[in-house]
Amino acid sequence: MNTTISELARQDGKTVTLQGWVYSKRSGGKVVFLQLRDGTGICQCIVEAKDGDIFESAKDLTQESSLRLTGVVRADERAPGGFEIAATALDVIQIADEYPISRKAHGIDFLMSNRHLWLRSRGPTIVLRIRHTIIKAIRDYFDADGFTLVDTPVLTPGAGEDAQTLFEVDYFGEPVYLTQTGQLYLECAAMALRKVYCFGPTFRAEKSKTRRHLTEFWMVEPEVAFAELDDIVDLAEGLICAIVEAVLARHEQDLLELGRDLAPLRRVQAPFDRITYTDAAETLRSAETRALLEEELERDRARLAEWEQTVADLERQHDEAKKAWQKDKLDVELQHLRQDVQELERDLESRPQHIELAQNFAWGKDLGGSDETIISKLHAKPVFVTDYPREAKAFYMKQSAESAGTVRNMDLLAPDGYGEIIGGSQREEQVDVLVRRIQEQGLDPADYDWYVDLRKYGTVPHGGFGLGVERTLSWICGLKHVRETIAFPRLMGRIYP
RNA sequence: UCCGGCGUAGCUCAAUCGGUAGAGCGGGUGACUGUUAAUCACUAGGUCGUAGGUUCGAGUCCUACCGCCGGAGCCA
Repeated sequence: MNTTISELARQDGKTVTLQGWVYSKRSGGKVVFLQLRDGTGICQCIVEAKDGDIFESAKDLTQESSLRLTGVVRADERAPGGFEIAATALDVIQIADEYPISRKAHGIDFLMSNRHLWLRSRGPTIVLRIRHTIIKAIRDYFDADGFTLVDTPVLTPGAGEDAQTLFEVDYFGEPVYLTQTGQLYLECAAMALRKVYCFGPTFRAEKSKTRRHLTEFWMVEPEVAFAELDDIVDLAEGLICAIVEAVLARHEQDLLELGRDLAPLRRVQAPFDRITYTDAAETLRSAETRALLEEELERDRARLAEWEQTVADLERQHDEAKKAWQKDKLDVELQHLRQDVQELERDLESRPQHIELAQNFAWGKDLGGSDETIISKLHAKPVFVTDYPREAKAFYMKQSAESAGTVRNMDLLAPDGYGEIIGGSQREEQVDVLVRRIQEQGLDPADYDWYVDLRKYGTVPHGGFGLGVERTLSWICGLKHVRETIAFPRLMGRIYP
C-alpha cells in the first residue's frame, strides 16, 4: 500500500510502500541505513544483508537517488523520528549523479546558484510550508470578512511616479511597466464591490542590495469603501494577529527547528500600540530614549564580550581536537559565531551614530531605517505609526482635517529591525484637493483622469493598505534575509535559476 | 550610485617572510551487524576570478577589470 512519511505513525506493524529520494546513506558491512525523503518528512529505512539483491542495490544508492521502497513499519527509539522501515522490496527509479549539496556548510552564493536543488533541504522546505500557511491565513481572513478578490493588472501604463524604480516592458512598441501596486485599480473595484483585495506579484527596480529587498515580491492589498484611517488600522491589526495565530497553530515545531524564539510571537495580540509620526519624532529626540538606547548599548557590549569569550573557548577546543572532522565541525561553528560577532561589532559601531541621528531628528523627514529600528525596540509588539508629513508621502493620501501638513496614513513596523511590513492610508476623496496634490507633485493630471473620476461619481471616504508577504515571513521565521522566503527569489544582479 | 569585505579542488576552507599548492567533506575502491554529519584504509581530483606589471622566483606584492557578499540611500 502506498503511503507517505507523514502518515507512518498510523501504520505501525504494516507493510507499506514509500516513494521518495535518498536524503543520506550510512552503510555497515551487513546493513544499510537510508534516510528517505518523500516531500512529507524524513524516515530511516534499513536494508540488511539477508535481504539479498535489494541489499546490493541499496549499497549503490547515491544522495537524491529516486526510488520506491516497500517494508514493514516498526517503532524503534534508535530511529530519528521514532519509526523506521525494514525494507522487503526496493525499486530504484534512478541512481542520481553526484549531488552538489552536501549536508555540510555551503556559502550563500553557491546555494543561491543551486536554488533549484537547495529547495529540497530541510530549512527551505519548512519556510515554504510556512509561506503557504501565511498566504492561506491571509485569504481566509479577508474571505471570512466579506471581501472579494479582484485581480489587478501586472502591465501598467507609464504614469510618472518615480520611473527609476519601474521595470520597463515593450508593449507592441510602446513602453509599459510592471506593476508596483494594484491600489489605484483596487480603489475602482472598491466603489463597485465595497470590500476588495488583490494578491499578486509586485516589481521594484530599486537598486537595493539589503536583507529586506527583492525586485519581485508578493503583496496583498485590501481596499475598503466607507472606511477611515482607524478602520484600516483595525483591519491590519486583525490580519497580523490572524497570520501569527495560524502559523503558531501549525508550525511550532518548524519554527523551533529554524531557531525562532516563540515567546515574542505569542505576544503578538491586539491591541498594538498606535503612535503618530509627531509622537515618534518626539520620542526619538527625547532624553529618556537616549538613556534607554545607551543602556542597551552597554548590555550589548557585554554580550559581545561574552561571545568573544565563547570564540576563544571554541578555538581552544579546536586546537585540542584530535579528529579532523571534529576540527572541521568546530570550524563551522566558529565561522558562524565569528560572523555573528562581526555583525554585532559593526552594529555597535554604528549605534552611537544612530542615537545622534534620532536625537537630531527633524520633523518633516521620513523615518530612516535606524529610526524605525529604534521605534520598534521601544515596543514589545508590532507598532503602528500614523499621520506622516504630507511632503514625505504619496499624492493620494488624505490630508488631515485637524492639523495641516500631515496625511492620514499608517505604517506597521515589525519588531527586531525587520522594518515596515505594512504601509497604507485613507485616500483623498475630494476631487479638488486630489487634483491639486497631483499637480504639486509634478505629475500629469491627464494620466490620472480615470482615477480622478472616482471622486466625481459618488465619492466616499475609503482606504486600504499593502502587506509584504516576504518581509512578514522573514520576521515570523526569524530569517536573516528575505531571499529565503520565496522559492525562486529575484534580486538585483541575480535572475538564475 | 556610494562605502567596506571576499574570490585557492565539486563544496567549506588552510598555505608563516615572496621559495615544491594542502586538509576535511563529497566522489571512487575495499573493510565493518544498528548507523545518527558513522568509522577505518587506499585513491582520483587544481587555468590559485581575469588581464597586465614588479621579481631569479608571485596563491602571496602593485594596477585595472569581472563576480559575489554586507551596508547606505530608497522601499513592502
